[in-house]
Amino acid sequence: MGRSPCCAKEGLNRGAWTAMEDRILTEYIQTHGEGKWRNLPKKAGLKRCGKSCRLRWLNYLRPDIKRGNITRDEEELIIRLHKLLGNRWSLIAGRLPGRTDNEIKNYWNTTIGKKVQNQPSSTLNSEANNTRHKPLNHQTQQNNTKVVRTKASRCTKVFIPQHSQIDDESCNPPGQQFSVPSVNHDYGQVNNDDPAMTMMGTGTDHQPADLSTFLNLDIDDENSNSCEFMVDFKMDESFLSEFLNVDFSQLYSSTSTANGGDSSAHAISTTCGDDDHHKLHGLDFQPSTAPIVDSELDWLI
DNA sequence: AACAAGTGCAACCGCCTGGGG
DNA sequence: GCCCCAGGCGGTTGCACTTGT
Repeated sequence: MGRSPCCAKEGLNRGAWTAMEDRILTEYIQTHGEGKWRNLPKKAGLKRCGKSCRLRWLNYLRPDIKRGNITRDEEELIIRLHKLLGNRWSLIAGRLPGRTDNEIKNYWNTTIGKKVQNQPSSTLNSEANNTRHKPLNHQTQQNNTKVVRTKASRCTKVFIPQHSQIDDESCNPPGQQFSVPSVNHDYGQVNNDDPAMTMMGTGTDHQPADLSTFLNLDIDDENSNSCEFMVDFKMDESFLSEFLNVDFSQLYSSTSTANGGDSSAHAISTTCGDDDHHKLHGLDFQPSTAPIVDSELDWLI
C-alpha cells in the first residue's frame, strides 16, 4: 500500500526542530545554498529526512519569511485568490511575499474557513464549511463551489469552447486591453459558471464569460464553428499578477474590441492552422486542434 | 486549581510531476 | 518509451497552548 517513505526512518529525529538543528541547517544552506535536499542532512550532519529539512527551511528558517499576524489586506487577497485558485496554496503564497503556503493553508483552515462558514454563501464560497481535522476536500469543493480544483494539477493547455461570447456588439466599446505576459507555471482553472468569471467577463449573470472571452480572444468567423481548440500556453504568477490587478468591469469592455475595433488591439488571431502563429498581446502561443480527451477539463464544458 | 474542550501551527505523509539516464 | 529520483504540493496529524467550565 502506498509508496515507501522518502527516507529511512531509523535513527532520524522527528517532531519539533531544536534550536541547534535550526542553526546547523541555516548555516549549511547559507554556505552551500538550497537544493540537493536528499543529501543535505548527511552532509550537514543532521539526523533528519531531506524533506523535513526542506520543509523546515521553506516554512520557517528562510530569511525572507514574514512572521506575525496576517493583515486584513492579506486576508482579503487570500480570499480572492482562493476563490480563483482553490486550495493551491503555493500559488496563493506566491502572491503574498514572505508568507508560506503552509502558513496560508493553516490560516485558511482555521481562521478564514470559520469566517466563511459563518457567512452566507452569497458573500463567500461555502466551500469552507470544514471543521477541525476535516479540511476541504474534493467532494466539498465540488459540491459547494464551481471554480476551484483543489488537487494540484499542472496544465499547460486550455480548452476554448466554441460558445465564446465575443461577438456581442452590446459589449463593444473600445476599451483597455488585458495583457497576458509570458508565463510558465500552474494556473487556476476557471469555470464559466463561477461568479468570479462572470464578473470578469460579460458582466451579466446570464452571459457568463468563458476563458476565451476573458483572454480577449478574437476568433475568425470562418472558424467560429470549429474553434474548439487547445491553446497551448504557459502561465504563472506573472499572469496572475495581471489577472488579479485587472479591473474586471473594464475587462468587460475590453473583450468587445476583439470584433470591431482596431485590429492592432486584437488580443489573439486564431485560425486553427498548423503553422499559424498566435499572439496574445505579445505572448506567443500555438493552438492545437487536439481533441479534448482529458476528463480533467470537464469543468470547461 | 483542575480538567476538558478548543485552537493554532509545525511537521509529516503520500501522491504527482518533470528531468535525466 | 520506460524507469528512477528529487523536488514540490496539498491533505492530514500531533501536540503545545489557550480558553472555558
